[in-house]
Amino acid sequence: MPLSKKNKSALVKSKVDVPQLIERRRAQFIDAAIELFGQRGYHVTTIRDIAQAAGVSIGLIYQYVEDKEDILFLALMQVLDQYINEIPPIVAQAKGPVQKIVAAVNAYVLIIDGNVNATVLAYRETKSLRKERRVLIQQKELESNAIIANCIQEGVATGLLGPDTDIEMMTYQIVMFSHAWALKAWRFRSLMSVQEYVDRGLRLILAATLTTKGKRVFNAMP
Amino acid sequence: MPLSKKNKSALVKSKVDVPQLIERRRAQFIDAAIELFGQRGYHVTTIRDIAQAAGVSIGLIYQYVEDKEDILFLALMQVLDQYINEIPPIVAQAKGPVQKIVAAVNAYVLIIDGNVNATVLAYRETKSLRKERRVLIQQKELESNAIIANCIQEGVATGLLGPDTDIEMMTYQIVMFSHAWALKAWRFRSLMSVQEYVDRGLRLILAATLTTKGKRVFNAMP
Amino acid sequence: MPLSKKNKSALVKSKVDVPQLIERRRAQFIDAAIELFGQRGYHVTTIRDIAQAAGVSIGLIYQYVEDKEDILFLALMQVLDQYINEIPPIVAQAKGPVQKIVAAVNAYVLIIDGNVNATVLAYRETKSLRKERRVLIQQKELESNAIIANCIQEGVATGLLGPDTDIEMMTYQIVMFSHAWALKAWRFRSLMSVQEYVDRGLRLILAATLTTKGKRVFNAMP
Amino acid sequence: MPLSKKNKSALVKSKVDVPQLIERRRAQFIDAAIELFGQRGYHVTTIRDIAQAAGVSIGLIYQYVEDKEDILFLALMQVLDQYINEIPPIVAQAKGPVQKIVAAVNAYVLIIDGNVNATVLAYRETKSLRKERRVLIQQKELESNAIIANCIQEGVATGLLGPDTDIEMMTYQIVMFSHAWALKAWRFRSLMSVQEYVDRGLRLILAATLTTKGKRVFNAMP
DNA sequence: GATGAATGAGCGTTCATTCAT
DNA sequence: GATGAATGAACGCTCATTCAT
Repeated sequence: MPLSKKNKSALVKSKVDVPQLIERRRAQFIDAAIELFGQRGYHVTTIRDIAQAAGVSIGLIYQYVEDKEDILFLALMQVLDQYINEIPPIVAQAKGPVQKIVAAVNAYVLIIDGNVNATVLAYRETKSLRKERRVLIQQKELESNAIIANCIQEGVATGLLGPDTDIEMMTYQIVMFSHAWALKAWRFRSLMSVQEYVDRGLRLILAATLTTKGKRVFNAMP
Repeated sequence: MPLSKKNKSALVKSKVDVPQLIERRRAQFIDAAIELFGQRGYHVTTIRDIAQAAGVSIGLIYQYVEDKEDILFLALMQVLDQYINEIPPIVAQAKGPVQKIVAAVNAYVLIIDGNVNATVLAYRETKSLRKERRVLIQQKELESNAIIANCIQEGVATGLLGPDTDIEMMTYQIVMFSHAWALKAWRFRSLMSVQEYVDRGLRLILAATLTTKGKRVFNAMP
Repeated sequence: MPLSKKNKSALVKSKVDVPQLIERRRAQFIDAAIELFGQRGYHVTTIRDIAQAAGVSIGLIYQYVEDKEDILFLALMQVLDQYINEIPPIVAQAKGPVQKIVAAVNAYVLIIDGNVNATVLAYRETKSLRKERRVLIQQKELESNAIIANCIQEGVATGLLGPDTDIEMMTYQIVMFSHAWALKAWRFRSLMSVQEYVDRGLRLILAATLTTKGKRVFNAMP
Repeated sequence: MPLSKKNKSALVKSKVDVPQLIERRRAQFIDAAIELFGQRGYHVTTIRDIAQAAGVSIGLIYQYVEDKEDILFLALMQVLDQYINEIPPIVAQAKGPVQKIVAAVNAYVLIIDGNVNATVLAYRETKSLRKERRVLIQQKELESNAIIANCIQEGVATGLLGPDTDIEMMTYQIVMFSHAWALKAWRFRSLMSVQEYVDRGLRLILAATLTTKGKRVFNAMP
């Protein structure tokens, strides 16, 4: 069962009660925080930096958040939420399982491409959260992994992917491949375009599992 | 051309000139630093922590290093050096290209398994280095990637891997797979053993590229 | 053109913007700093000492100043400002040129007598400022020298001082004489009173330059 | 009674007993210390700096000196000794009292001109000595003042200087004038040569006290 | 609700001094 | 006698957090 927005917010205490206000104000400085944390890192970014970048006062931040770690938590949650919110609708539009996988990976890598720093941030700073919250982040990651896993499962079910496909490993293969566009941006960005990255990656990953029928579908794609 | 040890050390200034002493003392506190940085993170670890864990005085550290960033740099270099030093001899013992790939991945993941924190550290804190040094770390990573790439190339050359194998992507597939054992330890550790991880991963990755001949060799392995 | 107060303050950055607050807070700890620097010296005085003496926190000081050198600069500026602010009005009250010189020296030495440590401080620590600021201090000194030089010039113009009076040297003679009351306090304080010091000094210095007419005026003074 | 060399040295304890060695070694690093203290200041100069500049080890310094303040004390003593040692022989060569004063001031300012930093050092850092030693430095200063005072006294005795000459004040006038060449070097150096400084200064100072007979002698000088 | 001035624990770093070799 | 590696107290400074306005 996915965490509802209410639950997420509830984990971070606010001195202000009006939900709309909480929503609006937090959005203001969490966006700034993601940007700054992504660029410079969590520990190097000061509350002053965030307040300034967000155009609010330091005091205001502390009315909507208890401490700096809260900001990191909200920032990471927001980054992961983006995946969960943006990939499914795109997958839903694709017709068959193979097309869904391709669409999902395309969407995943494209979102990451637009948020390289934020993606790297998740790798850098999840450990800076206290355990309880780190686990929540990991659950969110599992949620977004499930999107991919479901596509694969459907592929197996429809005989487009081999019946002995290792879904767990396959999923992580795809997830790591997507994240790698951010984690190894220093390498890939100079070697190829995002589109080429996705194409070459998909061809490699799917080659391991596509059935003859699946291959026919894959090769027929534009 | 790989960086010689001389070059590496030369990048970090020392107030003491005796090379053996530099070697010994740095080893003392860099080991402690890797441990602590790995567990708690770079910024959260204090020089006092490192000095205490290494059983030396704060002042001593500053005789062998100019600032805290030097410690991080030496720590990361040492972590990456381990891969470059330990994998090749193991690869060399394997007979054929497929066996070499299998041996390399086995070794890689096993080393990572023994240094999960240190591996994660490389992902977390490389960005905390100044650019010049970040580039050196990245070069070191390319060096260790080359070990894998060479095995794959040999496989292609001997017809065990398909002639159209995307070596660059394949290499990163393997590298990310290996790193994932550390990066996603929170997930995999509870699902399977290292050995199972390597086996399932290799099967998946190699399935995409092994020729019929290659598959025969792979399946014949113990 | 003398440095306006605005310019002076602008040279030292503050994290707080309200001018009155800057004025008030800086006054608080600069006064303490002058006292402590004067007694113990700049390098021996710690920020903690200053904070404690001023009854503020360490952090507060750093909201109004960028570093310790800023404090020294503001302290020295304030010391020199006192001369420039307090001598002219006293000079203005005196009727003739000779009376003005006498009044100026009296005022100068009296101010110094009330701030022996601060005066010595200017000699001890101006070199601790970076060049750009050292020059500003020296300009301020030239400003206060000009007060004396103007009196002498007027004396020459009105024929009370000899027409071949070496104004530059004469001015420094008077300046050094005044400063000496602080610099050689260890000697003079045990030999004579401030008043006697001024009287004997003036008699000596003016003897070299007073015309017959000038001497008459000087001797007629109370 | 002047302090004998023995007494001076005796004030600073040495772990080495051989007097010649003490003499030689101390000379080595005290010279370096005067240079460095003069350029950068006492507190900013480290023992390491001194050892390096003197070409000796840190340990060696601590065999001939108990602490850093000892070095400052020896340095200041050596600076003041130079005046006391070098002025008298030059004064002795001059024929009459006026000539002696002129010779003394010439010598004094010239020595100072060659040691501007060291002279300023005496003003900056005497306060950094503990009281007992500060007093010794002041006594040394009185000794060198006496050289000047004696010349003046002789001038008064021979009727070349007025019978009511304020010898004490006159002496300090000359001393401060000489020191000013160092203390106000930033001003005077750009305005005139040492020789012009001495000439204009002497004319001014002596004008206050020279009798008609004295003036004749003074004007007859080359 | 919003502000930002004020706090002070705690960090990285220095350097006078010691002492085993 | 000479060396310089080792020590650690103490410094300047930062920044998360509070709270009076």
